[in-house]
Amino acid sequence: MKDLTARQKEILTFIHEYLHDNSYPPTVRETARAFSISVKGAYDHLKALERKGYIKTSEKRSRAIELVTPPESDTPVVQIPLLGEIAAGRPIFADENFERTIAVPADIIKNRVPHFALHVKGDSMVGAGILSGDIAIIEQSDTAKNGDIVVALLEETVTLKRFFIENNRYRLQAENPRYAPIYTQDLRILGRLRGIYRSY
Amino acid sequence: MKDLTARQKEILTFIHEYLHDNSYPPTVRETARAFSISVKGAYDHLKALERKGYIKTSEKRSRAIELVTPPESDTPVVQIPLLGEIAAGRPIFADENFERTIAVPADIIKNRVPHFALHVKGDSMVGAGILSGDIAIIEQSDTAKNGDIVVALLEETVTLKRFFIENNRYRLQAENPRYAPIYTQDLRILGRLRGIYRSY
DNA sequence: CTGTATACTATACATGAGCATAGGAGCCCA
DNA sequence: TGGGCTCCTATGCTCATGTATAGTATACAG
Repeated sequence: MKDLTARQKEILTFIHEYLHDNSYPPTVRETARAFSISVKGAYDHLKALERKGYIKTSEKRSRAIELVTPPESDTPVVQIPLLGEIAAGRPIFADENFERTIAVPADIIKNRVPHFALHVKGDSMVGAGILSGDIAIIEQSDTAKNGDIVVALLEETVTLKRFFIENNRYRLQAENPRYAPIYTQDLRILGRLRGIYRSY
Repeated sequence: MKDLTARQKEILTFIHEYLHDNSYPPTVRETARAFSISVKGAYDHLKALERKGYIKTSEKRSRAIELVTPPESDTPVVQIPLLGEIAAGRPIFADENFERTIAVPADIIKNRVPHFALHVKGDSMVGAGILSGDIAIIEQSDTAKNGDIVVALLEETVTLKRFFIENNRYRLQAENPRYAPIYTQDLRILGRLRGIYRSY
């Protein structure tokens, strides 16, 4: 593939960002507006990108930009299912929760142990550096050690908390002073936190 | 999510197939043509799909269909170099800092923009949910916007801080009350924070 | 010096495309 | 029986959008 000029790289980057944000490509005019240039200016850039093999366009169709992505090399990663925000009362592994799969580095996944990922919602674990919107990578397990951060099911609700066994009860401890610990005798552990992933 | 009628499922399937073939979504008219129905017929179907939460559309924009549950596909990954703990005074990109490569989801990597990863050391960014030992994924860049978290080089030291431009100086702000902001006129930005990865 | 590529502006035009109004027919539920 | 959904037609408005023509300015290779 031919080299791009600095400006052409900017345009290509814009298309990537736009696609990332909207999941459909920009129009010629939106591209022009993004760079404060004329419509024809943007149009010519798109044609240049097509000529150089970085994108494909279709005639007379709006937003008809396809990225020509270079082939990816094989990488040591594992795909695990990303379950959405867990609604209370719904079985966590139900199909309806399934969002997509995400790739995580293979080395954090213990062999042959199923893992899954969850969107974190709420600020109850900020003290442990876990923010709302983070993706938590969970090792499926029905046991945990004292102090582990676990995904626990209690009374129809799924939460991410630090787990402690006390004399005759369990304690689920948030990492945020605004949340009181939860004491219960009846809880099911769904998995242990193995990783956190956040995107800015 | 509400149940779809048989016809609505057909329409949704068509959108999936179209996206798979073209990598951009169909127009209302293309959808209508595919089913040999009127434009309004297709339009109403799309609105029904949106009402039931299966797609998202934007007003007055062509092809502005976003799938709420994207088609099941493995997320592609890219390998980026993981540089070790950065020792003061050492050039950050020197070979000796190179540890290994790590895989990160491709969608957070802007195309053709080089990225690298760093081990975070210290607790100066705990307020932003960034802990010691985390891996920071950085987009290489020598500029940043106000409020971005950046990797900056100042006087032989490399730090991760929130970046602000003030009248005649830069402010590097930790996210931890125990650290005072750093003011300087002389600093080099090495990159912008794009992701955080943590392993337990 | 000239041809070729880049990077634009300004204007224009046909048609693509979203969206609306005004219907009709069939279905299920209460 | 009637109201509310689904699924559809036909027609039309308005603005969005791809594409074209014509021109300016700059840089670079031969």
